[in-house]
Order: sequence, then structure tokens, then C-alpha cells
Amino acid sequence: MHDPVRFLARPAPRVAPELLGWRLAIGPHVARITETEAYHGERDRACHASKGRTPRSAGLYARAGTLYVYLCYGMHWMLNLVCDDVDVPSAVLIRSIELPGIDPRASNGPGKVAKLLGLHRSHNGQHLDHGDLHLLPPLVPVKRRRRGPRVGVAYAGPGWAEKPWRWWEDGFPVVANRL
DNA sequence: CTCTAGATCTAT
DNA sequence: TAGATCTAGAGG
Repeated sequence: MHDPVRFLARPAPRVAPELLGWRLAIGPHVARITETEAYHGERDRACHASKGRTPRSAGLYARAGTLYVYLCYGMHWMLNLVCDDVDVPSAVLIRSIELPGIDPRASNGPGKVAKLLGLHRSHNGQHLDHGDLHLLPPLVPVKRRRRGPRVGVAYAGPGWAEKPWRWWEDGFPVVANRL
């Protein structure tokens, strides 16, 4: 099952751990995904769809393989790969990547990821099948998978803030959670 | 219309 | 630990 879109067409919490090791290709870059985070359903208080379908969250309800790219804190673009079926808001945030010749500490954070890959507003709503960003199956398998709570979602409250929906490859630098 | 908080990062 | 920088979404 190496068709990227079909691979993504499942709930984000199931896709996110398996997405480690897959590669993002755009222009001259081929980045290996080393950290992911899942957001799923309107009940997930950390998900942008927690307030229902709005102009911003609409993309989360699109078909698997759609890109959900949004501006965070007024200065960082976040790349999400939409998952699951149409009308089910579900997506995986790409938190860290590995790029040839680049220090892993320079590519460990969603803001850095988008910046390094040159992603911004115009990529929002694009689809993997028709845009300039492509998802390729793993070449180098993931050695060991680690799991923990999502970052920066304390506002989501009990039950959602601590949900261990973040995964990363052991050995790669991870951004510590803030309290 | 106004206001606030935010899926961050960097420098201090 | 604070400041940069901006916009979606809620409330009036």
C-alpha cells in the first residue's frame, strides 16, 4: 500500500505514527519526516475543527492528500496533510524533517519545516496529486518510534492536552513542551 | 468593529 | 523569559 493518498485516507492518529520515514518532495528538496502530530475530529479541542466548519478549518474537511497550511502566531506557516474521509476533519502536522546536509536541530519544528520547504499561503488547499509538493514512501525505515503528548495545546484542556498524539523517530531532537 | 489568544522561534 | 507579528473567531 504505497499510494500516498490511500495511505492518508484513515484517521490521523493512525496515520501519524506510520508517516514517520515517508518523504516530502518539493523543488530540489527531498525531506524525510521525523516527527508528526495528529489532530482529529470536532471533539478534539486542540483541532481547528473543534469549532466546526469555519473559513479556516474548511480545508480539514477536504479529501485525504489535501494540504492544510495556515499561519501561526502571525509568522510561521504550519504544514498539515489532511487525512481520513471527506467531511471528517483530520490531519497530521509535520513537526520535523531530516534534510541532507542540514543540522537536524535546524529542521525540528513545524515553523522551520515550512520555511525550509518554502511552503506558505498559496499551498493551502493544494492536493498532493496536483501541486508541487509530493509524498513518497519511506526509503530508510524508521529505527525506533517514540510517542508523547502534543506540543503547545494546553488550551485544549483535560483529556485533549495530554493525549499522546505526537510521534517521532528516536534519536532526533524534539522541541520540548511548554507549560 | 474591537479584542484576544494562538499547533512558534530566536535571542536575551 | 520576552518580543516579533497577524489573523481567525468571538463578542458587542
